[in-house]
Amino acid sequence: MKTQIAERIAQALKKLEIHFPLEKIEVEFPKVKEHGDYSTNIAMVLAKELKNTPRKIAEELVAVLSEYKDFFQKIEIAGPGFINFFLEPSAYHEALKNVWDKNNELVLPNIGNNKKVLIEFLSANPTGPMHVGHGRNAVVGDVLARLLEKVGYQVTREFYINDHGVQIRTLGRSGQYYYKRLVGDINDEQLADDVYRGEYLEILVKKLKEEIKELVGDTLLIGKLLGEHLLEKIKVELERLDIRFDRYFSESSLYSKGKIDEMFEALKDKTYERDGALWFHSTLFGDDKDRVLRKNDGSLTYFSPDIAYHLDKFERNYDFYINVFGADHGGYIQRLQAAVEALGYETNRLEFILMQMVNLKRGDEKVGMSKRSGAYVTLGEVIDEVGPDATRFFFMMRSHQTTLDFDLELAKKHSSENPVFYLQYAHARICSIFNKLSEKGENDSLSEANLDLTSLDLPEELEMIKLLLKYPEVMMQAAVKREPHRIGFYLLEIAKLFQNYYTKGKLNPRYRVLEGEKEQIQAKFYLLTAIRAVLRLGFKILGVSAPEYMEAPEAEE
RNA sequence: GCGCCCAUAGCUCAGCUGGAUAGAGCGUUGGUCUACGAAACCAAAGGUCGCAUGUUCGAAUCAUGCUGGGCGCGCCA
Repeated sequence: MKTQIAERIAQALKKLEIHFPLEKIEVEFPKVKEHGDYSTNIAMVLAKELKNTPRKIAEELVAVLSEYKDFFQKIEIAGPGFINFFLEPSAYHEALKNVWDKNNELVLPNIGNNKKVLIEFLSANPTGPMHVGHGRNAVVGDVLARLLEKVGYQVTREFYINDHGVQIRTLGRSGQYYYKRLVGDINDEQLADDVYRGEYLEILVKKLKEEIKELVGDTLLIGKLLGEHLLEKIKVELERLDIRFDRYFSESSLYSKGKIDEMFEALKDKTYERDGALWFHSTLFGDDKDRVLRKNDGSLTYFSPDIAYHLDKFERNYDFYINVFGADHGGYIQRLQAAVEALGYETNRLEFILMQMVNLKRGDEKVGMSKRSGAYVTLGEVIDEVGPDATRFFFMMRSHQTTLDFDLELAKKHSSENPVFYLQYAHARICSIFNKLSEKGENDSLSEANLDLTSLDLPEELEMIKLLLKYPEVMMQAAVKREPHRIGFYLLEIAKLFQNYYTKGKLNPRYRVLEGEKEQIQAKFYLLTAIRAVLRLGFKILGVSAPEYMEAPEAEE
């Protein structure tokens, strides 16, 4: 719709012999209804160049634009020189008919052009269960991936497994400790300091008792064994949230495939030795200080394999890369970028999304530590309590750059306070209407062949159409800015308009979908179908289910 | 001390590349069911957009400084 208006403005400018590129014409949605359906600031932009007052320019433009009589209902000049457009309902009706593609799916803008994106997210250490912070990372990463796919990118989801190095040894020692305790070789006083603690380990060790028995003494192998099992548990939890990775990239494979050596070779000129350690001269590439790659005891820092991993990523030649990191890894961005640059790749192909923290709450009460597991409440426990839909939605409803309060109480509520419920309820209501419609046997006669939408003339109906037509722009903005939370807000707006419209039907039959002339019912059905489709599209991207029916609660007295 | 993020209504937050009277939800107060699901809806009250300076036709939005909060600053991972 915006582009249609912009094109008409461009044509008008041409007639006035003013040269101005179409792409630069800004058409926007005014905040206030009185300012029209759309507006443009073009007259103000041109004022300086043409050495004329904005209002004069606007007047000339409007004179030409007024010729599009069947498109614009009214054009006004307002304020310092805004041109406000009021569109004919028929313009909206036409636009509404054109939201579908050949497969009867909503048309989506293709901004990706099949470009290849690698999105790395979550990458949780396989040393224990995931907590809520991981949950946010997983969901935002997944939604971003889904969204980018929808707007035409070729997306690969990747999980980097830290299965090599100190934490795996620590895990192994922890396993050995719990094993010995299990078979009675050790008592509580001999508890080692640097082991992972937790009920989950105790249970896992008990389960793997026989395998561990074979490995006693070799903590590395025990660690690997436990790590594999813990990774499987992570995958099971992710499956509950409908999250799957295309590839689990093993850190140890970097060693076995020689990537580490390759990395050292590639950085040869950018490193130096000092105090028996090997340093990466990262300050040459914008980092605060140089970083150690190989410690003076000969072992590698965590950073080294990470560089090798990114070398591997870039060798696989994607158009760009997105890393979704937790806020606690913020300090890592600069040095990783320095490394990428030192390896000779363009740093602007590597983007970072920094997730802020999650505070778990129950009403007004903060949920901190859980006594049982000695760890933060796990992601699994959250899913158990509020279900996968609410879990996903709540992680998504804030911009990733602000801290998130996750209220478990709210997430469970079946009322409009709970946004997930509110959205799903709106969807279920539409489905319910459609069921009634097919009971009446009218469904079959609704064809698009001679569809007449002119009866959709209520202000509420036009409002819904206007908002509906914004969905491509919402998706585009969310994708471009990497801010998928916008989708949820948009869906809530639509649901609200629909609920309002629906309720008006209680008193006024004109608002009832199932009443009126056949053409009217048909037109209303068509509109609701489009609304439902937008809701479903949004649900799909957010990974929330679209229930057609929701169980009524017990009647309360 | 340095770096990243945040600060908007009583609470939780939106606010698109700077635009015309700053928006939702919850909470508060009042109202709406013989009718497509009241699990819903409507209305009202409620704001020096943390503070200051600057950029310009125009700033919640951009820049700089300050204040307050979160995270990070290892030859840890």
